[in-house]
This record gives sequence, structure tokens and C-alpha cells, in this order.
Amino acid sequence: MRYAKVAVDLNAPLLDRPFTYTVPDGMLLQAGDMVRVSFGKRQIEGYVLDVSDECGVESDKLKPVLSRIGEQSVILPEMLRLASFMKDKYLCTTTDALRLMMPPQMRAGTVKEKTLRVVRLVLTVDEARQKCKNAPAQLKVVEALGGGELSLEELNRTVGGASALCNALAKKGVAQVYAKSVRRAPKVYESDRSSVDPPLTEQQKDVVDSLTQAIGSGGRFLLYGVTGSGKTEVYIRLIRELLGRGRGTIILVPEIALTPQTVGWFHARFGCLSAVLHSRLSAGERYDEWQRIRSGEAKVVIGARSAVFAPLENPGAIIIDEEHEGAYLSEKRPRYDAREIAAERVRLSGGILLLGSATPSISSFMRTMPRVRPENKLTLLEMDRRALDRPMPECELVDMRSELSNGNKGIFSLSLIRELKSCMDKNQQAMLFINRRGHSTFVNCRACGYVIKCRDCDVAMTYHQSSDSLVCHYCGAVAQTPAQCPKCHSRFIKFFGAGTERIQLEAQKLFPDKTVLRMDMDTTGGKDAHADILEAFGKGKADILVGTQMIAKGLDFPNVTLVGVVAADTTLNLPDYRSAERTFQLITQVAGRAGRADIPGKVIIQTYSPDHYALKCALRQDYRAFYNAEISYRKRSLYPPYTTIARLLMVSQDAEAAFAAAKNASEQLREALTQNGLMQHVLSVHEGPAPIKRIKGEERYEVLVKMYTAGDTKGVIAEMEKIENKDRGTVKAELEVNPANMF
DNA sequence: AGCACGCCGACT
DNA sequence: GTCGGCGTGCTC
Repeated sequence: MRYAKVAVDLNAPLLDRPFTYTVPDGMLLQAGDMVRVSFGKRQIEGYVLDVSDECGVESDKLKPVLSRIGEQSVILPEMLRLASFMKDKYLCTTTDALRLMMPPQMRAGTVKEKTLRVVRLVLTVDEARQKCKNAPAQLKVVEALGGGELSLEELNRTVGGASALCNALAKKGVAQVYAKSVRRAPKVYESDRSSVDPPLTEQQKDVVDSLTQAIGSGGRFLLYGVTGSGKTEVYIRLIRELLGRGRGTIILVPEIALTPQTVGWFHARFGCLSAVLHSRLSAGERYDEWQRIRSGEAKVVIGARSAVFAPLENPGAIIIDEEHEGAYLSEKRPRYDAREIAAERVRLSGGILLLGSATPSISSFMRTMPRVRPENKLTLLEMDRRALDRPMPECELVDMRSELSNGNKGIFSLSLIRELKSCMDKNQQAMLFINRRGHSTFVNCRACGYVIKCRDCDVAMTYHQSSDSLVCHYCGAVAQTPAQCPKCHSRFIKFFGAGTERIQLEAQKLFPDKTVLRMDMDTTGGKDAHADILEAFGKGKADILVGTQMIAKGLDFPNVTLVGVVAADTTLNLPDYRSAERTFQLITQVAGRAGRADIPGKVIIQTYSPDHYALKCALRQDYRAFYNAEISYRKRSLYPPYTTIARLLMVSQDAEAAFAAAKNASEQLREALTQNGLMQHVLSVHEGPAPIKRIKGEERYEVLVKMYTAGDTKGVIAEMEKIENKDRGTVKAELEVNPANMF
């Protein structure tokens, strides 16, 4: 007798263990297969984890596997091992992990193949001609079909009224109309780049060589390459090399919607060997792309975070572009880190992990340092020169304080205005970056100092001129712009803090006969608005592009010679230990948009804190100096990566209840940790209001736990998880480790 | 998660 | 007297 260990497709911790079923004689079953089993009183789906002759349980109440689903196994055996890794690492259920590894329709059983109505002759062409010699219209159809087949859709385009004619032909027994299943191919941004490999620079060659040498033995690499150094080309060469050895590659990009060009490049080079996976695909497209990968038809997978689970057998490499981006962390449970998943996948398959960035995250760069434990170690590959002989742009830091004391109250410094003028005079393009949308970031009463806040959030409202209203950027609430202060009724109301709208207006005022485009969440609402704006700017239909971080990455515009960072301090002053890191990354990335081979770029960075190391380093484009300064700050102040911060957030309509829950949780945690001896790993347990006390009408209190990363963080987190899962009625608890933001 | 069994309140 | 509330217990 053969026995199958089955993970049932139900999400409950109590059921998160294998159930044993007998395998009926003659049923071919292997690990990874989807099956139907009876479970209690009902029938459900499950996934075969293992098939063996060993039963392992009291055999009196074993039931048989009812049936096997699908032609191919759904989960690759290596992915079963990955699921068990995830269960352990993220404290999720096996089902949680497995569900990430297949398209949702797979489980729902609503796999709908897309079909086309296709027509073909059932007789030879000559016989068909004979039968239709008195019907000239039908004859046309016969000639169009010839010995092959055509979809009704195509046929209708060449022959008028083809549908009716085909029905007649079918009745006569000449032709046959049938449904043929086809794959839905997602739209790909057409790249104007040629599909020919360009020559590599010396640095690119060296990096490709190091990577190629690791094929077979595997390895983990961090490619630090300055903006414009040609990382994508390195990826392509590695992928090509792997394809030559029969192995596929997964490439992750942070926001696929923002990088249609990158997707286009891969498509141009690898054609239908490539597949795309991202959230904007329709369910059908996603399913079909998944199938193409699973069947081995597509071997180059490009996608967003979740594509790290693509059913690519034995990947030779997983490449993570813009490695420092927060998009690689899942905000839903299980809160996985695609970089960690990738590392484990390549470990299991003996492949290469390649993280790439012009501004690596502090935690990744630290892992390239000597004396890092081998299991965490990343090998550093470096490209410090731009390809195509593009020089690094010239950067200037402008102290906005002295600008003010010199009588310039405007939002543009004299330097920026001068450079903008010269740029516009030469008919070149400029980009102005500001990391806030709207017109003014807050509205303030000059008489009493009152700042207008959102009704439901502890956040100042932003003035939007386009709609002449106040908008809360946390909950989207809209309020009327008051004519007088709601508190003291003074009419002396002022608007402060410029956003993209204001910058656009000011720039337009400065250059009335130039075109100024704006790109932010407010102007990219439509489906293709995003691509449309970029395309318009790329084609020179605008002279100045104003935008938020959306314009910081992705496309290369050769005619952009000036980049202005209007307010570099915005991200710097956020209450988050990563604010310096984020500021440095953002500025370095936007600055990278400036200049090309024949026209060197210019970057103007405006700030009120010109002495801050993040800005000074960004000015010199000096990543290493920044890293050194930042890592010593993290060490001094006991921040990650030296420590790990776990945060248990209590959310409730009722402030008292949320606070009580936090206080309670903190006490329970201390007690539990003291009892099982885990307290020694903990640096601090602290409860209090979250930095933003209220969002969408919900009060927020938190328990912050800081521990040394080298200690037993897992044990402590497991204790916090237990507390998180306790039922506390109206108060919701949310646990996050090294939270993506501290608000 | 679901679906059973099981023991106490208001109803044809 | 029954219908039905949802507490706890089990599912190969």
C-alpha cells in the first residue's frame, strides 16, 4: 500500500500538519500534485507533500485520495521545501506559503482556458472547391483557409460575413468550426532598443566573468553599480549564459508598472522565452503566463515581488534589481522578504542570487563586509563608472537658509533658476523632483498657529489647488478650504510647504512659453496615464517634468541635462531611522537621470540642512562615505541591522482600549520572556502612542521591542505572535518585524 | 476553516 | 413541549 501525506487547502493553524491518505491502486501520484480528498464531512483540495510505503499513523481511519487534479503537478518539489522554509521563517501555515506559489484560479478550480473560434476544412481543398463551385462567397472562404486553419475573427477581417458562411460550410460538411484554447499574451512595452548585444565595458565584462564562474557552484552577489553603469546589460549576459546551459532565470523589479521599459528590453532580447508576472495582469493572462513557465516554455521570468515564487524549475539565477526598494517586502501575511525567499530558492537549486543597485540598502551592503558569517555573506561586485562614457553629473548643494537671508522668498534658489534658464535656452529638458504631491503641505493660521488637520487622522491636510480643497494623504478625506481659521476666526490663513502642484505652477510662471508636465499620484490615475506622461516627455513634448519619486527611476531621457531636487529635507525629517538612507537613495537616483555622453548633466539640490551627511554624500555621489556614516549611526543608536525592531500595533476606535491593549500586551510579553529566559536577548520593550496616533478614525498604540539581531530574535517574535493572535474584541493587533515604516 | 454535537432561552 | 443560539472539538 502507498500512502500520501497531504497538506489540506484550509487555512487554520490547527490543520497545518500533513494528513495521511491511502493512494488507490493505479493512481499515479507524486509530491506537488494537487488532489481532491474527503476531509471530515466535505471534500476539499490538498497538495501531496510526499508519497511513500510508510503509513505513520493508526491505519484504521485512513481515507483514500479521491482524485488527482490537473495534468502536471502544481507545486515543484523544490517549492515544497521552500514552503517549509517559509513556515519556519515567517511563522505562517504551509497553505499560506503554497497559495503564493500558484495562480489563484488554480485553486478555485475555475481555470478557464481562453478559446478562439477556429475554422478549418474537413475535406481537401479540391473537394471543397468542388462542393462550393456554385457559391462564390463560400469559395472565398475555402480559398482563404486553404489547407490550414484561421480564427473566425481573422477570417471576418478578410472575408465579409465569414461567420454566416462558415456555418453554411459546416452544415454542408465542408468545414468545421471548433473552439481552440489559446494562451493570453500580456501586452509588452515595445522597445526601440535593438535586440543585438551591445559591447560591454571592461567593468561589465569583469562582473559578467565573476558571475559566469559561479554558475554551477552557486553564489550570492551584490552588484553595486552607479546609475548608468549598465546593470541591465550584465543581467542579460548572465541570463543568456544560463540559457545556454539550459537553466532559466527570474528577474525581479520593484514596480513593474513603473518599469515598462525594462520589461520591454528583456522581451526584445529573449522573445517568447520570456514571461511577465505582475499584479496588473488580468487573471487569465496571469494564469497563462504561469502555465508557460511551469511547462518550461518560458525560461526568463520578469516580475514583481511575488514572481519570486514563479514555477521555474531549477532556476540558474534570481536577479533582484533595485535591491534597496521597499517593494520587496510583502505587506500582507505572510510578510515575506522576496530577497530572503530568493536566497533560499537559489540555495535549494544551486543557483546564483544577484542583488543589484546604485544605492544598496545598508543591510545588504553590510553583508559584503569581511567577518560576516558565511551563511549571510554577499560577494560585492562593483561598477563605479558609467557606460557609454557618460560622465557623472555635476552636483551643487544650495543652502536655502542663506537664500532666504539674501531676500529670496521663492521656492527656487537663484542657482536653480539660473540653471533652468540656461537649460531652457538650449532647448534641453529639466526634471524637478519633490517628494510631495499637492500644492501646499499644510495650512496654518498666522494669528493663533492652528494647523488644519484631518477629521479622522492625526495628520495635517494638504491643499490641492486643482480641486481647491484640502486632502488628507492618509485616508483621502476631502475638506473645503476655510476662509477663516476654524479656531480663532482670523482671516489670516497661510499656505506652507510646496508640493508638485505648486512647483509646476511656479515653473510655468518662470517659463510661460515652455511646457511643464507633472507626474504624481494625482496625474497618473488613468490606466495608461503613467506611460503616456513619460512618453510625452520622452518625445520632447514637454520641457520640464515635475514629479514625485515616480520620476526618480526607470526611464532614461537623453535630453535631460538638469535635475533639480527642490526640497531635499522632506524625507530627511521623517520619524524613521531609515530617513537618511531613503533620502540618500532618492537623491542619488534622481541625480542619475541627468546628463549623457556629449552633454554633462547638472544637479541642483536645495536644502535647509546642507551639513547633513546624507546630502553631502549624495552631492558627491559617494555611496561608500554614506554607508560608513550611516552604519556608525546605526551602531551608535542601536538601530537595524545591528538590532531588530518588532512592533505590535494596537488599533481601535477607542483610544483607551487601544492603549490598554498595548499596555497589557507589553506586560504579558515581559512576563512570558522572563519566564522562558528570552529576556536576555531583548534591549527594550516600550509601549506608547504610534508616531501617527490616529489614522482613518482609528487610534493607534504600539509596543516596540528592540533586540540584538545576533540574539534569539525568532524566539522573541514567536512570543509576540502569540500575543498578537489573542482575541481582544474590537482592538486589532498587528505585528511587524523591522516595519516598512514606523508611523 | 467548517461542520458536528451539545446544552440553555423564546416561540409556532 | 420544539427551534435555534453559538461554545468546544475534530477532521487522515
